[in-house]
Amino acid sequence: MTNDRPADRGAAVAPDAGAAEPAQLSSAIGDYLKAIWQLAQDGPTGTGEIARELNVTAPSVTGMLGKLHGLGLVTYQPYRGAELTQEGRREALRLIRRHRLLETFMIDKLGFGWDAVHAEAELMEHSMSDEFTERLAEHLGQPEFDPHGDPIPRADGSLPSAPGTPLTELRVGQRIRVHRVLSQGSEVLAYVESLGVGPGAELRLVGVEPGGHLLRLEAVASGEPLALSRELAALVVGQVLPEG
Amino acid sequence: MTNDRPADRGAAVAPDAGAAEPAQLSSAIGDYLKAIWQLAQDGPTGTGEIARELNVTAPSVTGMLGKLHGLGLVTYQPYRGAELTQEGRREALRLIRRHRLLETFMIDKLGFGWDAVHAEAELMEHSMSDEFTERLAEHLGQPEFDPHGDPIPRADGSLPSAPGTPLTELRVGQRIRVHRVLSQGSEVLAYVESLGVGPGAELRLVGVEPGGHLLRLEAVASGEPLALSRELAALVVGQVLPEG
DNA sequence: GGCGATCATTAGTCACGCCTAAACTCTAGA
DNA sequence: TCTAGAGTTTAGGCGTGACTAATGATCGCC
Ligand SMILES: [Mn+2]
Ligand SMILES: [Mn+2]
Ligand SMILES: [Mn+2]
Ligand SMILES: [Mn+2]
Repeated sequence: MTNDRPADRGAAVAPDAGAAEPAQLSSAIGDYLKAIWQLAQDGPTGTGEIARELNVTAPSVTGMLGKLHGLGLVTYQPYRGAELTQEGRREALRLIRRHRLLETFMIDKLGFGWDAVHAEAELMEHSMSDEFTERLAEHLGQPEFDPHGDPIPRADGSLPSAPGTPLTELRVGQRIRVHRVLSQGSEVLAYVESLGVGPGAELRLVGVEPGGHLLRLEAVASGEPLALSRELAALVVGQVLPEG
Repeated sequence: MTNDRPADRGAAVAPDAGAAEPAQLSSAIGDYLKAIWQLAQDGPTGTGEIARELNVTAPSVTGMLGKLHGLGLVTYQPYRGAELTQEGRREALRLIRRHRLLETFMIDKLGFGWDAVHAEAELMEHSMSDEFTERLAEHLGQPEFDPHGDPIPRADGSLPSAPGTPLTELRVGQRIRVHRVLSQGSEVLAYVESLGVGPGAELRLVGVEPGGHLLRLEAVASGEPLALSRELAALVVGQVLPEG
């Protein structure tokens, strides 16, 4: 056994100093950074938004933002929201890399369902070392995209670009090959999968309900018709296929 | 993201009631149970012994034993030590299964060194679900022993029996095939490995230093001579090969 | 330009796991 | 039998990350 846990004592954070990172960031910190990363794509993110994303209360977020600011991972002005610093973004992407590699492993090697891997990866991402991560990436063949179609950040922090058009931008008659579904909720994923609209699917836009709230599509292969709300269709992204 | 952490509030432990297990046991609890499992093979384990094993102080152990007792995972009498209950043993073995499967995966599939996997498994074992564990076992071919030669508890809680004779019980001239090295410290493992005494090695006892504090052996294959202290030799276990 | 709704922050707690220092118990040896 | 020392428990605290209740800021709308 001989538990080799960090056992990090003390090292109190200097109230507002610009550095002094703790040896290892906690998993709570990591989850905040990831949440801010995906919420603050343009402009700072508000406290409440982060709270909603992480299922915590707003005061918890306020407290954590103060701490992250002290660690130099985030810029934060009270009542104005927070944004990742370079440092914070680096850490967020490190975790997202772990997360997506894990999901890839679980689906491709362990045979998990598409929609059943997120919660587990959310936990395990915090206990993987860099070495484990890179060896796993090697084992998987250095994938650039996970089975949801999401880009896997590279070890150097860069992000493979995922070319993509959401279903909502198709013109009637156009065909698309689905690459990616922009959701992590297993309910949404399982539903989309059950319609046959997961990554790899080829679809044709047959028509749009007057008002545009519903899209009518069909599977290219089988001709099966299916309908999708505009809201859900906006989450399904792919590559437009040449007309023919 | 949508962090699906337990978020377990409240549920204060009834001071001495015999049940009321929390939804999920913490990783600290798990590590205590594992430590007690391996220390209390016969008779109760003392506070200090557990403290040493886990690198915590004795008062921390006292506190945790009270809690474990309240959860019905351990029997505990102040000043007398603790022992696992049925329930506690079940949980310990569940974790040890995860731990050893992970180590097997890391060594066999990811190419980690024999001696470099323990610390990582010690952390990751706590974030694996049952489903992940069983799928991983399947992926690995339901192994019964890990690459250290340690038996992997089965999903039902039973333990494959590891037949074994320690080097210290060999008679001069006898040969043995090493199955197992009873240590988890990577220093010991790396040293033993460097001598060529890891699982799979075949050795012959050439002689014993007067007093018995040192064993002289040779590798059956190469004839290479090597020496081992009695203390270390006691940790190396194998199957005696028929005389020839 | 004032006002209220919405959003965010402060204030005060809590559970968990750990710590040090001090008091206590047990036991083995004189 | 008494007692010293090893081992254990109690007392008091800390850091982390959550919570609720109360207070404060911002902003859109009339
Ligand atoms: Mn995910
Ligand atoms: Mn996470
Ligand atoms: Mn191990
Ligand atoms: Mn552990």
